Amino acid sequence: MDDCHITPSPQLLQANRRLYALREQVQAARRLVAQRQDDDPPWDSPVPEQPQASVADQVAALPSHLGWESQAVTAVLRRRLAQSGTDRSTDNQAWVSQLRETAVSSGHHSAQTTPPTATDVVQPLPGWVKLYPDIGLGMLRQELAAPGRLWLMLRYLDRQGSGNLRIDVIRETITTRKKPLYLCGRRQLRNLLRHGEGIFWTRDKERVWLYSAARVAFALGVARLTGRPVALPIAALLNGVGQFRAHLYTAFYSSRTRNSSRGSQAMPIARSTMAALSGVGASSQRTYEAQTGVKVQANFAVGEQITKENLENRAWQQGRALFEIQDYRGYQGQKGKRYLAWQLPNSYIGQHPHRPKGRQKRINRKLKDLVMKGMPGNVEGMNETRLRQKIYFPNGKLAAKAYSRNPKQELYWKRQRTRNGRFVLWQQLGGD
DNA sequence: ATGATGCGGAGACGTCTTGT
DNA sequence: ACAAGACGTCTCCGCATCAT
Repeated sequence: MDDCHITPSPQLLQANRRLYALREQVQAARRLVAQRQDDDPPWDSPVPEQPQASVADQVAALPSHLGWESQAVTAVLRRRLAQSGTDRSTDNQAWVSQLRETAVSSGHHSAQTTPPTATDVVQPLPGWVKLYPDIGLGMLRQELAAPGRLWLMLRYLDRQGSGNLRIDVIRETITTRKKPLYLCGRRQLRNLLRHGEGIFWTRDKERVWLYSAARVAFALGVARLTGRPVALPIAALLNGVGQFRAHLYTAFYSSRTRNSSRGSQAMPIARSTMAALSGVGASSQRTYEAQTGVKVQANFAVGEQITKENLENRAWQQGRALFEIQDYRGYQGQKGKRYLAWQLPNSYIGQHPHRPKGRQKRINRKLKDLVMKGMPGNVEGMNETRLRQKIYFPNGKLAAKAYSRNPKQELYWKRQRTRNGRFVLWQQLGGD
């Protein structure tokens, strides 16, 4: 413990400064690359060969401090400029981008030699693909998880965003058992390509043209992308459809999990609501949560002081499992009073890291257009999930604000954690 | 292209959980 | 003891995969 008194040598300080400078440079490079990956390219229709030099030109025009000198960015852009085939492709970006243009050889996937496991969820770049959780739930609802998995894999392979991929390259990459991105057999690939056509992509004999997030969302009956997008580990695509479904499902939890210095928290949501949103039944929900390490938090509501009337009232109104608690410590006011209490839905803390919202606003605008153009009958149904009212609030102030707007509505705000830390108590407001 | 096989999803049903 | 929601286990059925 005495180590903390040692003063670092000037050389060490110098080295440390250089390290920070380097780290800054790498982070800037990653931001640039990530920004490009986060963007959702407008692959709305079969796009013939996009003129790609313009992208390279744009980046070439960027100031050097954005990481132009960095190996990661340079590797990608050199490919783009097609000046040489001999780049060091140790980094994942480079070999993925190379994939599109050339047949895949086995020598350049060092970043992926050992496929990550489900516990690597927290790992950031490079082994992940961006997922809008509403699209994930849409895949589950429509029972299109299998072709959806292929769509995400193709988006991952197409990090440059041209939106079209050669089928022979795809086949080579994801149906070869020995390759790190093995996804399924050849026959299954044929089935999946057929199954997902018109929803996730369109194709001819040679190529697949990916649809945009907006178009896929529309095809899946998603009216609007909500919450934060998440980083889905590539391992989630590679360990079978079951694991993939688990990730699709729990990514929605991750999307609404709030991370702060005081830890992660999420508002309660009933399993029945999740079943309605995802089409996944309660028992499967639990399996998925266990598979992906979702933390489940029980919640209890504390209502008004017990009187004969309100006991009957509440039992009549809510038909919920009421029980009494005695407020020994005076949490609710005077010590020793008895209050009504009942169980609320659980909260679920997901593990997927958040990603920037990126083009989400634009995607939603496009989606709205598509919905308007689509069948009018669908519009109401599609908006239904969006209009669900907020009834859980992180603190009393926000709850009181909502309460003042609508005193009839039943609201809850977070009160405290029980002493054993396993449960959270919520204060009930309104709803009389 | 097709049949056999095994895994996983989903529903049914019974049990457990919560506080005092 | 309260009672709904959560949870655990079992079974059936459909889908994905593999061998031919």
